[in-house]
Amino acid sequence: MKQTGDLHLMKRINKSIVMELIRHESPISRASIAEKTGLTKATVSSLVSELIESRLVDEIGAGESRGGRKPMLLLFNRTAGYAIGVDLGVTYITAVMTDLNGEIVNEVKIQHDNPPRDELIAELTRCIRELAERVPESAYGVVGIGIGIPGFADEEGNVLFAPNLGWEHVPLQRMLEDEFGIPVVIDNEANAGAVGEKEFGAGTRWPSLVYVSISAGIGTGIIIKEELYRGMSGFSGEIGHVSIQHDGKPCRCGNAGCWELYASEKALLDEAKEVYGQPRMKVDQLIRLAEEGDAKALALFDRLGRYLGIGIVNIINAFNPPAIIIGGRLAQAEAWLKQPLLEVVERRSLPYPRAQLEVQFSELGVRSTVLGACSFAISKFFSSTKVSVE
Amino acid sequence: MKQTGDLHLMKRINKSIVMELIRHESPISRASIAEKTGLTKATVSSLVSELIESRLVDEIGAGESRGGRKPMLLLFNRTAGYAIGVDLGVTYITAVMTDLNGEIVNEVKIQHDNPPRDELIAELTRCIRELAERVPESAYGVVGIGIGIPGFADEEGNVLFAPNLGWEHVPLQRMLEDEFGIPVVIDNEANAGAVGEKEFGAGTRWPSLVYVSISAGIGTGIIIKEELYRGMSGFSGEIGHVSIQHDGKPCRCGNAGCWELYASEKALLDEAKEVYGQPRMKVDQLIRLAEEGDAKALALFDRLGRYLGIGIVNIINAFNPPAIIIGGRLAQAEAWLKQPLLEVVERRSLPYPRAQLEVQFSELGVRSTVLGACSFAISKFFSSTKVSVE
DNA sequence: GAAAGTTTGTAAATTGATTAAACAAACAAA
DNA sequence: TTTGTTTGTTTAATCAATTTACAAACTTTC
Repeated sequence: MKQTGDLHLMKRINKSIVMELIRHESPISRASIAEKTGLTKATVSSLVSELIESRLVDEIGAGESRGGRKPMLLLFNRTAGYAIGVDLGVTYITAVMTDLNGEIVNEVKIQHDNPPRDELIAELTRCIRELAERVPESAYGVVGIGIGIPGFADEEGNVLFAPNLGWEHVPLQRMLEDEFGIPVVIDNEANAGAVGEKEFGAGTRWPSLVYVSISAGIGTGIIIKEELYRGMSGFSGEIGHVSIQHDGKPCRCGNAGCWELYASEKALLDEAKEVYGQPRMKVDQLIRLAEEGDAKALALFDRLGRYLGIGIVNIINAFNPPAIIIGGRLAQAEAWLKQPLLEVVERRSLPYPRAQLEVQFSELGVRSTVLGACSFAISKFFSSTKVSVE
Repeated sequence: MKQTGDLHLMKRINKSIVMELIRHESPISRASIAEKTGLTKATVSSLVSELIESRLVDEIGAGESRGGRKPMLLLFNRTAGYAIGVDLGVTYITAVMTDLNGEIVNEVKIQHDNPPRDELIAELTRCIRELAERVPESAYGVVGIGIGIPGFADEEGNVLFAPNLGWEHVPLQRMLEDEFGIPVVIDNEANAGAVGEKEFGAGTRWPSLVYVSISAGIGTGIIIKEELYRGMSGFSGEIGHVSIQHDGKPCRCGNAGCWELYASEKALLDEAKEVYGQPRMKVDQLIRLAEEGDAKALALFDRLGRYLGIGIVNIINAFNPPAIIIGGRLAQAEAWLKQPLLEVVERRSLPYPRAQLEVQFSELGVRSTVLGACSFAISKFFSSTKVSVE
């Protein structure tokens, strides 16, 4: 049944509102909080003193007077605790520790060759432990762990299906919570990337956005009104498998003409093999060639940009998001992709949705997933107090 | 700023929870409400007596004892007020009056030939007035008016753009509220249809669904977690203009190979013109031919069903909804469309999203939009008390 | 530089909706 | 007839917010 209203809930609501305001607009005075929230000064005073007592907020001295008594400024204590975020890739593990504002304080990276499940989990655990052992002295220590995985997870943090790891039904959240004794959140890498860009990167300006991650395949994370959209049972959309050519190349997914057959790293490298007649080219190599002005490479990126544009037009027409953020490994080819991509978007998308739309490339680069994972952990930490009412 | 918590909010939350429970599970006793909500019996008693006073709830006598005192059963008073819903079509207006449960008590239909704006609004006003004048004696009378329009509206009920009516920037909500003095809600016809099927039709079982309306073109309404998804600035998705063939037929929207070029009434009739060599065939005529076993007609519907399937696979892969409801005028050809459609879905969609998905045809037929419009009005009436907390 | 007016933040009294506890009424089962 | 259960109300206690009042600190104005 729904949450009912009582005094306890009321206080949680207000405390959460005050906390959010201090987190995002500090330094700020009690009077200013009262004005912005509509709460009385007395209530704000009382809630703030509890937040100070719980070490999440500090007083940092007086600010400028506006014609009366000087305000006492409050600051969010971003070092009251730390979060660990992990990008669990198919060939690598990246793990970072951030403060409660998402500022990185430590980082661990390893390569792996996709060993058996338990070995990989052991590697993962080692990475996390290494960071956890170096956590700075603080009120709450490590407040939680977030993991971005190349696959699907359900709400209980079970990895349902991660084809490129060869995993199916792995209760990763439970395993890690047993190991470390702190809250763990598991989600898809594109979802994590979307949250990363939304919180700390190119997407902070919009309440809703679609993040498109272009690496080996195409992944997407959709944020609607500040909240990650998850499809039924934890599977969010797989826009990479939307067909842009219904009678096109068959895809292993069962469909034909899937977008990611035309606009992914794999598509690019397959094309490159044809064009250059060399078997194993890499993206870095193509970027270097493009930098040198190599016509073939430039043509390849131009073509890729156009195909990206075609799928992005579909996203625009279907979702009408205020912003689209392009990330993933191929986002580093922004210089050559952006122009053809925008040209296709300009020409083909519906005028009304397009009017206020912005297409941006990732600001966090390879770190969007890890930082999103940290954000999961931080959000969970604050969600104990966070409640929303509309 | 966000809503803050105070005693008034607390009461609104609880009253709304109790009201919702009585609306959807009546007859129900106070004790049972207390048990299901977690509120104390005292609180429930107090709230219920206020609801009874406001005429929204009635006591209807004692129920069966479960080994003690007999419970007094409470009933939602669905005739405490009435809602008016309108389907404003390009060639017709359908308006209905329902009780607060969405049961139709009166209906008005007229045809029109798309006259100038002010004349059509006058027609619309006449339809509404005709219903409003016949409202049964009740506590609240007409509680609101909902309108489904063939175009886009913003949150303030301005019709931003309705190409087939030739309207742009019409403040319809304000005009009607000035005229009738009660709350008015304006939204897209597909959004209304989605809500109609969700509340009263084929979609009651799911918290989220995608409604696909196939008439002249293709419209869609997306409901996520009991809530209608609207894109930025009131434009929701136009999935009809997702391309299924990036190098296909050019569409007037600027894109190429749009789904609705292959899978709409217009597409069907264009094909029919080719096949039969007759210029102006109608859908009803084709359905009659199909009923008679006409091979050409059967082939046309089969082809249409497959193209519908292709777009629906895209919806499944992109949104992963638990249910897809197919409505609009062509939904009446379910008998011939369903088979080829499901066959394509079965063959082409990703196994994971598909696993628990259901594809259903409309239960309300031509009435999904009007009933959805009524639901808008009813929801607005109850939203004065309705608050959700998570 | 004194008076007047502002702004900040705290303190005390009041309000009001919920909970907890007690209870009366109505009923079934032993 | 007794016992125990269920329903719904009454009463007192609780507690977080509001209202009101006020002290402290500061700027502006004359």
